[in-house]
Amino acid sequence: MAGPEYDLGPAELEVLKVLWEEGPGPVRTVMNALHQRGRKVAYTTVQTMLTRLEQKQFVRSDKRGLAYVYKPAISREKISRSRLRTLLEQLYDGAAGPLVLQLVKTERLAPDEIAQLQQLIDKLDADS
Amino acid sequence: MAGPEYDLGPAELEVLKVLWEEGPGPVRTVMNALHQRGRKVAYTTVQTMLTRLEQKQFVRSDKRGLAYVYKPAISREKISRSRLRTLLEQLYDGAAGPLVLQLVKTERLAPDEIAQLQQLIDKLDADS
DNA sequence: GAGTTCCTCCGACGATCGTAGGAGATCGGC
DNA sequence: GCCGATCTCCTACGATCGTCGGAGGAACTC
Repeated sequence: MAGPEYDLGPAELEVLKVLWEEGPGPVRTVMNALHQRGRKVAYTTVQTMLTRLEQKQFVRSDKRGLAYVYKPAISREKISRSRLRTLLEQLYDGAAGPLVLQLVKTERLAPDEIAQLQQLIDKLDADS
Repeated sequence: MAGPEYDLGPAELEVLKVLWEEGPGPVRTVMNALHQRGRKVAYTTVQTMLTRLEQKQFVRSDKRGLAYVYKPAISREKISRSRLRTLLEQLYDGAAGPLVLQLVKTERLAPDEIAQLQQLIDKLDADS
């Protein structure tokens, strides 16, 4: 296989995102954050998610007083890269080119992003 | 929600890919193609996949003599776009820019892809 | 016309995922 | 010292997914 297998469902990912974005916290805090994002889940549901994420080594916990505090044990980048690679393999035969083209065609990029992109391309041109 | 929900598992996608790439065919043909790709699955497994894909309206079938012939009922592009969008939403806050930059930075693009990309950018520049 | 082969149809099972309730410990307030 | 809030732990359940076996029918083969 090509690299590890970061496998998690949408709901688990949502929980992980909370930890990335709001920082470490106990179950209740995570639950509140999820509620604020419109995901109305029960306390124990969040707890189950976190437990499972810990089993999969995506988060770590340590007891702080009464409750456990959970913190991410994997970076958003790692997950992103893995997911992107999967998408690339599964649907674009691993070729990034068509994907990039499609993205640039269908998604609106900000002017500064375009500029950055232009720079990158110039550099690629220069190298070849 | 933003668009329909093309939800299918990895194995289902694999089956769909066979249909896209090898064209329509009956269960056995699809199975053989899968075997050739290293996925050793039983006949009835493939059949189940195809049945489920049909329930989800991703393939259509019609009886031709003894057996049913299955053909894709959704384009690879539609699935690609949907998956890409999901990835974008879930991990890049819906912003294509960073993703494009990451791709161009980390993946090697072919010269003609770079050229195409350059053209696209020129056009974007012109429009703004 | 009996055997072999191929097909469909139906049921099933284990794993994973999203969801949650209840039991039981513990703490903080009064 | 009891009460309610809060926490953990365990269990569970329905849906989906990947996997497949067996029953039963049609067809070819001799």
